[in-house]
Amino acid sequence: MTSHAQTGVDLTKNQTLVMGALSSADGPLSAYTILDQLRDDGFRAPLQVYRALDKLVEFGLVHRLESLNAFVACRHTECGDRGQTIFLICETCGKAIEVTDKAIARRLKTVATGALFALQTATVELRGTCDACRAA
Amino acid sequence: MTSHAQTGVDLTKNQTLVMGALSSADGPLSAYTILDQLRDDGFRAPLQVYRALDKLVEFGLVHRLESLNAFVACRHTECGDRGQTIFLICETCGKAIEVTDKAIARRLKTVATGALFALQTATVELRGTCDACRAA
DNA sequence: TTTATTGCGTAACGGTATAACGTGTGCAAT
DNA sequence: ATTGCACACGTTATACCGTTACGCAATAAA
Repeated sequence: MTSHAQTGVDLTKNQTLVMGALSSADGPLSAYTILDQLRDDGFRAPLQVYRALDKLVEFGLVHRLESLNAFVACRHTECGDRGQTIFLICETCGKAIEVTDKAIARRLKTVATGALFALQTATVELRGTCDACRAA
Repeated sequence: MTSHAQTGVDLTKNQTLVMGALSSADGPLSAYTILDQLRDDGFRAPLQVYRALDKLVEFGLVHRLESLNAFVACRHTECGDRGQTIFLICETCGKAIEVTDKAIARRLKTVATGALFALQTATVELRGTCDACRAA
C-alpha cells in the first residue's frame, strides 16, 4: 500500500532491474550510475537504461529531477495526479524529499491561465538544506 | 528602466558578448549555440561561455532554465528577489515567458519550512503551449 | 501467414559541463 | 618598484548526459 507494486503495470526485465536500483537507492541516481550498478545484470549501454527510465516515468513510478539530471523512485501511493510533485533537494546530502501541495498546484494553474498559457506539466524543485544535514 | 543595463555591474568583454547574444535572441539559448554565435568574436571553447554565464547568472542578468539546459536574459527590471522567478516554456516555439508570483513564492517557503527544509533557491518551470502557438 | 508492435542489444555520435593547466593584467601594500 | 594577490582569460583534455540509427527476436493482431 505504500509502493507502486500494485498499480497493475507489469514491468519487463530491464524495467524491473532499473526500478530495483532506484528503489533501493536512498537518493536520486543518474542514468550512468544505474548503468554501472547493472553491469553484472548484463547492462552494457546507456540506451538500455534510458529506455527503461522512459517507461517508468511514463508509468509514474519514477520522477526525473531536471535540475540534477537524475532519477528517483516515486515514494507516493498515487502519483496519478501529475504536475503536482514538488522536490526538496538537499545540497549537502543530495537526497530528495518528495511532497505535494494542492495550493501550489492550484496557484500555478492560475498563473499559467493568467498568462494565456496552456499548462501541461510543472517542474518544481527546491534547493536548500534538509533537517538532518542542518542539525549535523 | 526596463533592462539591467544600469544595475551598476560592469561586464567584461566576454560577459558583454554573451549578454548581447542572449539579449538579442528571442528565446533561450544553449551554451553551445552561444559559442557558435561568438566564433567570429574569438570564442573557441565552451569554458569561455560557461564562465561568462556563471557571472551573468550571479549578477541576476541571466537565468538558467534547468529543464532545457539553456539560458535566457532576464526581462525584469529587478530580479534582486531571488527564487521568485517562474518560467512558462512553450513546447511548440521554445520561447520562455518569465513571471513572478508572490503567492507561490510564499507558499513554497511555507512548504519547505513545514518539511524542516532550509530553502535557498527555487526552480519553477512550467511546460505547455503559449497563446500565440495555440492560436496558430 | 503476414504484418505491426514492442522490447532488446550494439555502435557511434552529439550535446552539456568541468578539471587542470598556464598566461596576463590591474591594483594594493608594503 | 616589486611583490603578492585576485581575477579574467585561453587551451586542452576529459567526464558526463542523452540520442540516432541499425538490426534482431518475440508477440499480438489481421
